[in-house]
Order: sequence, then structure tokens, then C-alpha cells
Amino acid sequence: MSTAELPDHVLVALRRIIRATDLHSRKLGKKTGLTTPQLVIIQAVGSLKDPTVSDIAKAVSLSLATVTTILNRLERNAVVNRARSAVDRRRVIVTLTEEGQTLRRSAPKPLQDSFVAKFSRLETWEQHSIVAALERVATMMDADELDAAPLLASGDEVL
Amino acid sequence: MSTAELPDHVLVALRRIIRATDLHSRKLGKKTGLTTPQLVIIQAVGSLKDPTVSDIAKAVSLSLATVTTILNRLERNAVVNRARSAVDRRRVIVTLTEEGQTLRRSAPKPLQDSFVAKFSRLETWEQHSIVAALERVATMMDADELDAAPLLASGDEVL
DNA sequence: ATTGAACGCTTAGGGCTCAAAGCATTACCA
DNA sequence: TGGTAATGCTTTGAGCCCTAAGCGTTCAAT
Repeated sequence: MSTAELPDHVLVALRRIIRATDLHSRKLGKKTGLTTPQLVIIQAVGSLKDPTVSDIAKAVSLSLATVTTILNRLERNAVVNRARSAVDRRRVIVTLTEEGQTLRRSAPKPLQDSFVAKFSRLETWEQHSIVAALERVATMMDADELDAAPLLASGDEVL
Repeated sequence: MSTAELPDHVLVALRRIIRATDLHSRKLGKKTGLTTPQLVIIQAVGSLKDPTVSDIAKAVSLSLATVTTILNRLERNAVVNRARSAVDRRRVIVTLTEEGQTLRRSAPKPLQDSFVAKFSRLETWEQHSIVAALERVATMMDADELDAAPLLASGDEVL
């Protein structure tokens, strides 16, 4: 395989991965009532201290708007509560309800069990190598976003 | 980093990758009028011979329903044509219009230029190693779908 | 030749995701 | 103090993506 076509393989592999995670998320949603993004947000709310909506968005790599809509669903289902902060009424503090905490403990992992099983059966160095590869790809891809980051002082070196 | 938490890193890296590709797709859509999925479908239609909607779906790892909705948009914008097959009127053959063929030649790559640039600067063995890692992850993840595949004859060996 | 199953595609419905616009609230500065 | 800017969140509008249900067509078995 020539190096010129390697990026195409990257694209195809990513599409398979994205699709697989999406299908798994839907299966989870049907079985447990919680999709992957809902799950990761619940975990984030549980592990952060008095998180605001922005804190959650940063923690899970989603936009504020997306987190808002997911929180709407979770609030409707009595999994989380929202309360405006007393010290700064622009902020909205999110907390888990009783039910949410129970859910958090019993919730399934967001990744496919079968994936985790297969992954854990690999040699340690292989596991690290895969994670490293993914992180390299992620870094090579989301570096762009920094270009659009709010005002770099003139003269700043991006690289 | 302990091996137990490696899957979490996988999850985080994937989220970053998925988000980066999504943001890039939106940027493309705004700049050129074509999003990433539209682009890959155009390429698929161009490279396949008289493809049906199913052929395209398989080629790009999307469901039939998704391809249908994207084709609706492309047809509305006069990029592709649909025509029922004469030999089997259930099938719908998709072709590129004149405009679609022009578009196909001039279209940007679906992956971020900056990613391709950085990627191509890596050593060849590193590129292959990254592709291999992505493909391993993809295989470990979408193997599940085969479990749900329509009726394996009893006695069939899945592996 | 008839009819029921299988196939191929589209539609309906719903979740995820974002950018942009809108609404409060807070911060800053003149 | 008053007004403008910035901040934090929500709403709106749109594309992507899926499953399930629906429609027409073809196949197969009687």
C-alpha cells in the first residue's frame, strides 16, 4: 500500500470506528435508557466538584449547546438537577439526583464490553501503542481548532 | 498510567477525533457547500460502476437510510441523478451529473489538509503503525455487529 | 398463475452535534 | 453611576445518523 493512500485508510477506519460507537450507543440507549453521551456526562457530573455546564462541556469535548440539550433530557428523566449559582447567577450548577447517583454506580461502561475485553487481552505495549496512535491522530486533527481560538495576541507563535 | 484506565484514554481520544472531524466537516460545508459525508459519497459514486444506493452504503459504512437522506440533498443540488434500474426496478442507480463530476475533481479532501500534511511528514513506518492501530480498534469495535448479523446457520463458526 | 417471503429503497421519528442568535447577569470603565 | 463589554447558558435551525415501519418489486413455491 503506497503512502499516498494511507490517509484514505485513516478515513475508512475512522468511519468504521465512529459507526461502531454510534451503533453501540443506540443499543445501550434501547437497553438501559442511557446513550453514550448521556453516560459520559453523568460520569463527568459525578466526578467533578459542583460543575457548571461549561465545566462539563470541556470535560467531555462537546459544545455548550450539545451539553445543554443532553442535560435537558437527563433533567426530564430526573437524573440530574440544575440550579443557578448563588454567587454568580449566570452559572448553572449541575448535580446528580439520588437516582442519578444510583445510575452512575450501576451504569455500563460507554465502550463496548467486547472491545474492552479484546483490548485488555493485548500485550501491554500494544495497548499503549494503540492509545498513543489515537492520541497522535487526535492531536494532529484538533490542532486546527486552535487556529480559530479567540484572539491570539499578535506575535504569538502557534508552533 | 495503569492499564486499567487505558480504555478511558481510548474513549477520550476518540471523542476528540470525532469532534475534530465533525468541526472540519461543518467548516467545509460552509466554505464549499459540501460536507464530509457528502464528499465521500460523491467519491464513492464516482469510483463505483453504476452503484445502487446499497452499494454506496456499504462502501462508505453508512446505513441505507442515511445515504438516502444525503442523496436527497445532493440530488436537490443537482450533483447526482437517481434512476430506477431497468432490469430490477427495486434498485436505484446513482450517477454523477456534469456538475457532480466537475465537483468531484475540484473537491477538497475530506480530511483536514493540516492533518494530511502532518501525517505525511511522519516516517513511513509510523504512518503504517497508526493506520494499523486504527484498523485494529475498528475491528475490535465493529466485530459486535456480526453478532447481530441476520441468522448464521447453526454450526457456523464465526471465527 | 397466485401468493407469501425476501429485497431495495424511502419515510417517520428521534437523538446527537454544531454555529449563531438571544437572554440574563456580571464586570469594567469612564 | 451609567453604560458598554464580556460571560454563561439556552434557543433556533440545520445536517448527520440510526431503527422501524411502509411501499413497490421480484423471487419462489405451490
